[in-house]
Amino acid sequence: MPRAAIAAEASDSREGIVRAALESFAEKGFDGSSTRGIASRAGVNQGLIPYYFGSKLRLWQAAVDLAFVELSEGLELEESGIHSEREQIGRLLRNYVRFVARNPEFVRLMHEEGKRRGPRMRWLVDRHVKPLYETMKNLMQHAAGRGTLLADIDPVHFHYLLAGSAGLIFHQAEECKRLTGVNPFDESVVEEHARIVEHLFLGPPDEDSPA
Amino acid sequence: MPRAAIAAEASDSREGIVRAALESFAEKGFDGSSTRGIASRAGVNQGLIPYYFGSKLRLWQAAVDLAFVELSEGLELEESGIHSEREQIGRLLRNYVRFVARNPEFVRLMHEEGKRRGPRMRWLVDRHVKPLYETMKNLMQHAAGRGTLLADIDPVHFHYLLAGSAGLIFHQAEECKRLTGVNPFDESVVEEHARIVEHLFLGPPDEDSPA
DNA sequence: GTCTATATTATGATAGAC
DNA sequence: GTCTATCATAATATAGAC
Repeated sequence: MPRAAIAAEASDSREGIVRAALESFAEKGFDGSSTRGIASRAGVNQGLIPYYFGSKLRLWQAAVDLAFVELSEGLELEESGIHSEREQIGRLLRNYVRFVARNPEFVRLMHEEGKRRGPRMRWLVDRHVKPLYETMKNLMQHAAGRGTLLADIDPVHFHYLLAGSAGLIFHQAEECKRLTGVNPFDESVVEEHARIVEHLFLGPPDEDSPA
Repeated sequence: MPRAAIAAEASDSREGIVRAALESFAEKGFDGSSTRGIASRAGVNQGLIPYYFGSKLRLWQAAVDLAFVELSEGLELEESGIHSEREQIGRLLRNYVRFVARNPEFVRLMHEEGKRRGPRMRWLVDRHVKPLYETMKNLMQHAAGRGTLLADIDPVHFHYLLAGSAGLIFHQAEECKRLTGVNPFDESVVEEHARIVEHLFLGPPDEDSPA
């Protein structure tokens, strides 16, 4: 077997573990996840996890890194000066809702770890959330003074209002199904949620803007 | 020692355990909490937990029951026909924000268990969340046709929008402190958050209404 | 690189003294 | 009613064969 193929297989195992870990940590939390369960989900042996990652904590870090790679890929915005600023920010909000609908594990990871002090929360905030928050703040400043509601909200409040209102229905998707019979991942529900979130923060869309 | 005193002490131990459990489950989740840790937080022996509750699961149920008692006490609304409907609903929204700010463990429990299928989620939804949801739906219907944004939102979306936007900043309070330096439990922050949530869902307050 | 086997620790529940 | 002691299990991490 050529070396490239060996490397590829090794890489497959490692990446499979990280992906399985991301799913498991999001679903069952850090404490609720076992390295045995993750290994079995990835179709490999439990001993491979300490071999590749050294510890459960470092596996968790690798999983979070993957989640944020997915975020930056998923939020990729089309460059376009042809729309109004209102419409551009509206698109960003709608795209964020769509992203969390497609990637509920992202929201679940964030909520899981943001709620308590500890090394995981500190690592997550310093490495990933702070840059995200700064980007969002800049966007708000840039949009300020336009009279949109957005401009009137302090960034701290806005950050958590947006994260909460956009994400909770997908975070609690299983509960939502049992409580209301509605599957929040249905495309029509996602689009309606995106529309409402946009409307909530920005008011009604421009009348002359393309749908 | 008179029997009443004995009963009172017994009751104290039991209630102390439930309260410690509520804190621990909210903070560290079901899997992250150990009965030893809960017992030690309550100042009693670990063996008392199976004695009183039979199992960790039934202790968790008792803790959730306590959280919902606190909710119904905390949301107690002053009866008043002297305010407009807009102002009454506004007060309800503000009071809900204040409640979750004072009782972040309530939000943490709900988010913790609403995210995955399983016996705890089913029990929580059927016993506690469904009645709450129905009450909220009735309130919305009653308020419909007034031209407020509230009236235009489907109850499913509204439920999770409100829960998310009102609660996440307190759910993630520790993260918020590290991320922004702001303590969301500061009274001025709570009041500002309440104001924004009200404004978001109901628009600006009546001009002739008392503050 | 991947597996099996195991050391160590922590957990939930139980038994029994007081 | 509360405690101490313990059992049985499951978890992470390690050692070593292949």
